[in-house]
Amino acid sequence: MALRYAIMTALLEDELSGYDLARSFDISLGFFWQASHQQIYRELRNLSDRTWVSHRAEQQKGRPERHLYSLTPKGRAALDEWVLENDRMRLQETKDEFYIKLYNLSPDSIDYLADRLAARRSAMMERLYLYERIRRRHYDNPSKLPLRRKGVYLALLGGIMQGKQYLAWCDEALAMLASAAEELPGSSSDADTA
Amino acid sequence: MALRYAIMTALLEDELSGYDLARSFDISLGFFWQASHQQIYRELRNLSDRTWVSHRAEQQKGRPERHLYSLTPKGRAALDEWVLENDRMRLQETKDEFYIKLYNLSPDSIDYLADRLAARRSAMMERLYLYERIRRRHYDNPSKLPLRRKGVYLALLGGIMQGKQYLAWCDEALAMLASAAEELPGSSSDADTA
DNA sequence: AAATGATATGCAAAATGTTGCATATAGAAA
DNA sequence: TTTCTATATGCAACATTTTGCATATCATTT
Repeated sequence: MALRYAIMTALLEDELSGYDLARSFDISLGFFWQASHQQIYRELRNLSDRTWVSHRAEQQKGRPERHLYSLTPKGRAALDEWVLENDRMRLQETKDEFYIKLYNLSPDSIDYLADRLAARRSAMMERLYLYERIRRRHYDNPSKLPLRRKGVYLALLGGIMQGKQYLAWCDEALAMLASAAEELPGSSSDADTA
Repeated sequence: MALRYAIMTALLEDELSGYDLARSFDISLGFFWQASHQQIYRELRNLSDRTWVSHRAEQQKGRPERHLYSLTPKGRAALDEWVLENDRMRLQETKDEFYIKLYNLSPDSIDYLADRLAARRSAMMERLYLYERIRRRHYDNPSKLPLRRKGVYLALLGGIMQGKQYLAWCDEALAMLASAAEELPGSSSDADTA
């Protein structure tokens, strides 16, 4: 269900195409909800059928038409209702295979896992840069924002805080993995004892 | 795919029933991977078909039989292989509807959202107590743990750090929502001006 | 005595999400 | 000139997850 409302939320202020929506899921919305373009196009058709969104075609030279979607009053009402609906409260459902792999830490896997963890660390770092940039540019003085933008800011803040915490965890984990690898019998990286 | 390996990981040290597995997903494993009992039973059948787990029935008076599952050498090998497999690196996929609802912050929704946020805060607090208890009891001196337990510890630490960060975010968000609600025209909670 | 909650397992349908493919053009880079 | 990237949309098959139901017993609570 939530994808449907995420799309409508993205349409609150702008008229967007499926492609635009996919982009916007890549950036701002995508921190809390991910969706592929296939899912988005399918859901847009669904929303059109319900008349919760309307669309108009925009001709373009050469390229396929752009279908621009916007929220109808009916869709807007459905969104407003959903916001106030019973909250299922799934507490921070972090579904990440990596933790399962960590449960399987062994001499065979330690180097691989440390490597993958380092990759995650730098990917998160990059994402954080993006979010901090957005924060500085658009949310510099949060207390002065209009109400709805305050909500968006809080979501962004959630992403930023979570990202920073993740970096801190990566650092602790990498340090622990490094020292554990050193203590391993037959560790081939004892170059300093030569 | 990951559920399959999560189950096998849970079976690494103990022989467990479907019910036990569902319990263990509720607690330790469930911080990073959630699964309902229906999913677990289905996956256990699947794993049996592949002969990656074996099972034996345990009679009980009155109650239905308990089917106890354990990892076969073949399953163990498949798990080991999976751990070293190409990592898809889905960076912390936080799928939480609540953030979408926050994007829809309005005078109509602010009280409801503040209430739901407070509920999340206390649920997370409770979960944190549980994890801190486990940490103190079983992972008091992480550097002395055997290698595999270090991995489990790191996952637990990830959960704890994430939980603490979430609490901090909740506090910031609640404060902001409270001050925004006060500034609302027609705020009926101006009891102090009577 | 009846209701609830924990133990213990499972089917079926619906909703959601992923993966692979397919089409088409413009502009930039190699 | 070919290849790559971005724009722009979509189908079909498959995998996964969720929701609702169903069964059965024991122990505790109302």
